Amino acid sequence: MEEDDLKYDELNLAEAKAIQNELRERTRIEPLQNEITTIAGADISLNRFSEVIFAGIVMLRYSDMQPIAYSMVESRTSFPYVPGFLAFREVPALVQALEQMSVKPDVIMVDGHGIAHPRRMGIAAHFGALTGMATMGCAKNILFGKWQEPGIQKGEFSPIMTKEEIIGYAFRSKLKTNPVFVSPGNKLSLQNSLDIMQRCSGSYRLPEPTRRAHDFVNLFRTGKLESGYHELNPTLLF
DNA sequence: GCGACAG
DNA sequence: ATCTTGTCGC
Repeated sequence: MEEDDLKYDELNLAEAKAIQNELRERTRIEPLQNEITTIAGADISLNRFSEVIFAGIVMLRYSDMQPIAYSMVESRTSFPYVPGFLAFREVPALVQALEQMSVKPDVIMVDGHGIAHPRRMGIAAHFGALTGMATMGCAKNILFGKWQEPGIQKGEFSPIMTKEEIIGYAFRSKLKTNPVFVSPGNKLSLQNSLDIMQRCSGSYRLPEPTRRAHDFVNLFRTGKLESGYHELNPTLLF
């Protein structure tokens, strides 16, 4: 009855790679269709050495970056962290978190890469292919591709390149701090990912959706937030 | 063959 | 990712 959940734990890397190649056919890197009203940050949190994973999606109002809802899920993973295969460890829980949201965000910003990946299938692309949502990735470290240090001013950026194409950008989200790495995942373009990153940059290195998701999911992991879908500040809703 | 390597 | 105090720099 309740056996529709993703199960990646038993896969070996060859099988995982085959799945990435299949899912890549479902991704679309193209200009966003609709206007953005809400954006969400997606992140996970774990206790050291534990297979229990806490996943969270926090939805914010795009106009002022105020959190308006969040979805928290507690699950398990045995798939290890392997660079290039992060999605197989974290995506199942994120899918659960998304499924229980009665209102879906227009765009989801995932903590990790989009197409800036050896097979163009970073966790944001994988999540987008699976759910059909518009997604983009924002990572704190590079995984794949060549890049040059962008200018020191906030908002400056430089491309992440493969031998022949741009797959994302190193973006200076804060003065005198290391850049973050952004790339589209699904249903939005390279330019869209750059514009959205710009709009989501506040006073911290991490963009608001990702930063909020990280904060919320840690509160959840430490027992200060309940699981499930919750809306907040109903009075401030647009 | 060697080094790099999201969270 | 997570465990943690102080500390260096702006």
